[in-house]
This record gives sequence, C-alpha cells and structure tokens, in this order.
Amino acid sequence: MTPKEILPTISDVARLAGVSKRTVSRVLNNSDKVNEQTRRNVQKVIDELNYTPDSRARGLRARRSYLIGLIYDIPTLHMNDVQKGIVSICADAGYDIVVHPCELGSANLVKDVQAFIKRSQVDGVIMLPPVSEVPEVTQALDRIGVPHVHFASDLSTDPWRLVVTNYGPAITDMTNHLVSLGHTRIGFISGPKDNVSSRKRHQAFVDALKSHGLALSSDLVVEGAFTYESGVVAARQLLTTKNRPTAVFAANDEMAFGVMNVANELGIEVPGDLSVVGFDGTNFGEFVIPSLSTIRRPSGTMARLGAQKLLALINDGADAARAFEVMVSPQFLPRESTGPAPGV
Amino acid sequence: MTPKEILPTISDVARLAGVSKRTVSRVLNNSDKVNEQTRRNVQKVIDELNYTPDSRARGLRARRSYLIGLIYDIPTLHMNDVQKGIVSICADAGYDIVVHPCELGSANLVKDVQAFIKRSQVDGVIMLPPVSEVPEVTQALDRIGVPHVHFASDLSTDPWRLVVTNYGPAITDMTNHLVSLGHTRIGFISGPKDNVSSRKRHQAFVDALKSHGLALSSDLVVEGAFTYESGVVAARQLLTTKNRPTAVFAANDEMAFGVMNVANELGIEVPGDLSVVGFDGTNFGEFVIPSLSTIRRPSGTMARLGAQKLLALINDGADAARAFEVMVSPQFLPRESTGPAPGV
DNA sequence: TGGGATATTGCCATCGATGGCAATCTAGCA
DNA sequence: TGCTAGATTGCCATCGATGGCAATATCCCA
Repeated sequence: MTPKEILPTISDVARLAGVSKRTVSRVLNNSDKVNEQTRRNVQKVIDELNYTPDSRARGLRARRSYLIGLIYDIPTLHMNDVQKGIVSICADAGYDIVVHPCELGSANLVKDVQAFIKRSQVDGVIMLPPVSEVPEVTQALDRIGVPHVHFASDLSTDPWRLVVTNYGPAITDMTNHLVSLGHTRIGFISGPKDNVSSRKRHQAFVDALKSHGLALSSDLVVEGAFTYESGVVAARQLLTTKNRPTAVFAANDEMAFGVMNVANELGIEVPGDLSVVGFDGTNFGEFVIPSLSTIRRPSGTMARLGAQKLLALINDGADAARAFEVMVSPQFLPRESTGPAPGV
Repeated sequence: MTPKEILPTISDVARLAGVSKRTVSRVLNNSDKVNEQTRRNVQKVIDELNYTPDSRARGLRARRSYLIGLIYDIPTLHMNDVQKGIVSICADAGYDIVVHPCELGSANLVKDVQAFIKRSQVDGVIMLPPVSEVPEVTQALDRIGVPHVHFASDLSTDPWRLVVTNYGPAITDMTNHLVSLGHTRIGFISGPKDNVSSRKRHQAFVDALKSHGLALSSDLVVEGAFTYESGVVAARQLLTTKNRPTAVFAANDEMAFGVMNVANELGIEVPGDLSVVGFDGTNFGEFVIPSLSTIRRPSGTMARLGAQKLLALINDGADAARAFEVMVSPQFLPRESTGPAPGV
C-alpha cells in the first residue's frame, strides 16, 4: 500500500493565493462579496492544486454531509435506472448516494432506518415504494427532521416531497387496446392489497373498463405479491376456471411472466388464446417469447426529478421543492403478447 | 419540516457520566484501559441518551469517513444481490455504501473516479468488473492510496485484494452435461475480447471440450458484447450456417436470451433442435420458456467476502486481507433449455 | 511508611472547514 | 482635507470527536 497522498487544504490555497482562509472559503461557496480580481486569483490556485474541500470538515461545521440516502426494500427491476438517474443529478451538485436496502417485513424496520440516518448523517433521503408507503417510516423521518422525497402513486397532502406516477392514461390506453382487439373478459392480478400503488393501478383499470361499459367481476381479480411465484399461483387460479378470461393484466412484469409460463404449461397460446400485459417496462419484456406488452414507467426520469426535488428541499426549503411538483406518466408499450381475442 | 432534533454529543455523555470526554472516547473505541466500573457507568449513559458519535467529527480527526465506495459500470442483473451482500457486512461494522455508477467507455473515467474518491472520502472501494479490469483505474486508486478490492476471474499478483471466481468446475460440469446429451458441435458466444472474465470463460470452455477430445473450431465462436442485441447478432451468424451447432453456450444470460429469440424466429426449437446455456444465473432464466440452463454465480456470497476482505484491508492491512483469500465457485444449473442433441 | 511501578483519567491541541464580527480599504461628498 | 457608507478581507472561535502526554490514584513490596 502506497502512502496516502497528502491532499491540499484550504490553508495551502490561502497561503499560495496570499489571502486568508476566510476568503478562500468565500470563493468556494461563492457566497458573499469577493473582489473579482481576488476571486480569479484564488480560483487559479484552487485549480492548480486541484483542491477539493474536505467534505467531513465542511460538513462538521456546516452540519451537512453532502450525502443522500436511498432507502428501498424490493430491489425492483428498474433499480439500476433509478440509481443512475439519481446519481446523475446529485454528483453535479456535489452529493453522493448512500444506499440502504432494508426489509419491509422486519419488525425493527423503523429502528433500522433511524440508525442508518443517524450513522450516515445523510442530508436527505429518497425512498422508493413500497417502503415509502409505510407511515411509521415517514413519520420517523419527520421526527428526525431529515428532508425526504418519495415516489408515490397518489397526490397526498404533501406534494412538495412527492414524485407522483399518474397511472391513468397509460392504463386507459392499454385497456382501449385490449378492448379494440375484442377482449371483454380481462383478468387482473393485483399487487398486495395494502400496497397503494397496486390499489391505484387496480382503480385505474376498473375506471378504464367502465368507460367501455365493462365491469371487472370479482372472479377475474386475484391478489398477487409482485413476485413471479405469486403470478404463477394467481394465473393458475384465473386460467383454470371454465370461463377463463381472454386477456390478463398483471400489475407488474414479473407476475406477467408467471402468467405466460402457466399458459404455456396449460397449452394456452399467447397471444393466440390469451393476451398478457405487464407493468414496469423493463428490458426483460423484450427477451421473452412472445415479447411482453407492458406499461413502461420512466424510471430514469422519475429518479432525476426526485433528486432535483430533494436537493431543492434541502437547500431552499419546501416552497422551492413545491415548484418542482411533478407528475410522471408511464406509457403503454404494445409488443407481441397481446393480440385479437380468440374467435374475433 | 420539524426542527432537527438536537443530538447528544460526547460532551453531554461526559458531563452526565461525570468523566472527561477523553474517557468517553476511550469507552467508545474500547481501546486502551478503562476501569470496568467507569466503563459500565459511561456505557449506561450512552445507552440512555441513545448517543452515537458523529461520524464526520470522528472521521475528520481520525481521517476516516466510515464510507465504502462501490464502483461499477454495467449494472448487471445481480447488482441487487451484490449491494445487499455488501451492505449486510458493512452495516454491522458501522460502514455505509456509497454507489458510483460510471461509464466504462468514457474518456475521463479515471478523472471521474478520482473526483468521486476525493469528494466522498471513502475509506475503501469495491470495484466490479468490467471497471475492475481497467488498469488505469486500479493504478489511480493505488496512487491515491485508497484500499480497494476487486472481483476478478484471475488470480493475479495481488491476491489480497481479489475475490476470484473460479469458472473451471462449473463450465466443466456444463460441458459434460452437453456432451453426455450427445452434443459435439457447440457454439460459443463470448464477451468482448478485451474482457478478462470473458477470456477466462472462453478458455475454461475450450479446456473442458478438449478433455472430451473435442475442439472449438473458430467458425463456432462469435464475439458478443454481453448485451441482448449482441446476442441476437451473434446467434444469427451461428444459426444460419449450413452446418449449424446443436448447442450454444453464451457467456452471459442476456446473450442467451438473444439466442433463444433468434432460434424462435428461425423456427429452431429449444431444446429440441438446439440447446442453449447462459451464464449468470439470475432469476430471469426461470421466467423464459423454456427456462434457461445457466451457470449461477453466487453474487451474494462474493459480495460478502469482498466486503469482509476490504474491511480487513482497511483496518488491519494487506496481511489480514490475505487471510481472507477466497475463491468462489459458480454452479451449473441445468434447466429446460438443454436437451439431447437432435438425432440422438 | 516511603518509593517506584502500574492503572486510570484528564487537559488541551488538532483535524479542515465555516461564519460572526471587527478591521481595513476605497470612494464619494461636503 | 475630513468623514462616512459601502465594499473587501481577516481574526478567531467553533463544530464533535481523537490522541499525546502529563497528572493523579492505586498498589505492592521493601
């Protein structure tokens, strides 16, 4: 191991520039008034030394860590896009991302999150669903007083900390697509009942069907758990009834894959005998045969918006964050797993 | 936003325990000698206040951040397992994980990584392939003097910083499996030629074939890029020759999915007419039809070992890390995409 | 009981930045 | 020239921990 390079400090810069540390600090934070000549001079030295302020010292005094926490439970398929999106915004602002995967079911979830915040001293937190939908956690964050932004499916009372996904239009498009292909008996595999996003998707689907004069009878709805296995179980139930649906909409892609496999097992052809639609829009939908029609969530965009909002919240308060209020809209992406209803 | 709680400091603990800060510090770092009675007393106050030392202040003085950097390029499918594995080890030791996705192709990759290290002040770095295989980056890390651990496929000269994946046995198992099913013309889709892991997989495959008296003729080898699309292109090339292979081994799962799609497109049945094997062992292999036979890399285990090794390297130096020297072995996981060679 | 060794503990400088307040400088105007 | 407001800049305490060294307490044995 080579010895660690000695990094230049603010004192070095001050000495070489012939000014005081305070002035260098002012240049660094380009706050306050500094003579233009002086500023240029100091900046030159900073560049020459390739000096970067020590974030610990800076944070110690300014009570900041320049760290953003990313708390999530299920590592969803689009996790990578999310991380990349957040990093792309935060790195420019000098913030880094500390990840904290946790267990939603765990009894000490709240304690775990609290300990994380305390230990890492993050300046703000971005939470992904479903953890973001646990009131105990958000309350704990409020109590600690750390700014937090959530991804949600519902415009609740605190919009300044939400990036909301508007499921309606895409689900309407998808429904129109299926109906125009002649489907009238369409099954639905939901996420867990206590999951807000899941309920929203469900509701949007019901509304879309209603606009066509169709109802979603309860025998066509099965609760899943957002996992492949739960999709398999749900599909078995839906596809073995004597009057089975001609199309199935699953509330995420993994469960849709489960449907496709059960169909295959039962000798039901997709899309010939059964159309299948998922929700998420990860690349994997393209890899399966037939490729999966799905609703693509713009994960990268959502992540960037969330990050911008959080930075605004941290640096300029709730009102600034409110200005960022955003609604992102997923898009229906028809591929090969949907086709005309049998007999049409 | 509620006002941030005032956290107790070491001075509070000292005052309440009736000792000096220095003594509290000693208890905290359970170094040095402290009277058992005093220690218990101080510890009690610490527990009562639910006090945690401020990592910034601590780091400022001790020149530590208690942060580990995770640098990666391609967000591979098993990224989630990797993150979770690393976090599970590091959290216990009081370290958090800062992620840094970067662009392998980028011209300022090295600068980008340097800036990251400097800004975040991480105490150590875990690098995933393929970034871990870029000499300029590892050299830069050495120059900065930050401890780093890599995942590699090759036991090079510095084993104390490597977690090595031993491809041989699994690839031998897989080859035996195919050969025992009667396959003799087996195609191979490699990763990029300049990718060390890819070359290793290639070599292991050649060796395994050789033990059966089989050779891998050059017309059966196509270079891919670890992406689905590159798998498609390579598969078209392999499967449209007049004497096409009866089995194809792709150096990762995504490319294998490409092979399956091309086969489908060309009316070639899997596994009836063609056996397909991938490499990675993500869950997605189970979702496709037929499910993909693959070689499963124990990502979680690797990640945990890497994290342990890095912590040893940081806290106790290279010799301690050397004690952790590990070799992990992937396993062949036969599923439905492999079957008897046609005509056997 | 005295003296030295050993076990405990505390004082204070220090890490590298920030920010309040005072000091200095400059310009404008009577 | 004298004075003041406004623009710049610097001094120094401070954030919350750590660690060297000195101070004090305790113990053991002659």
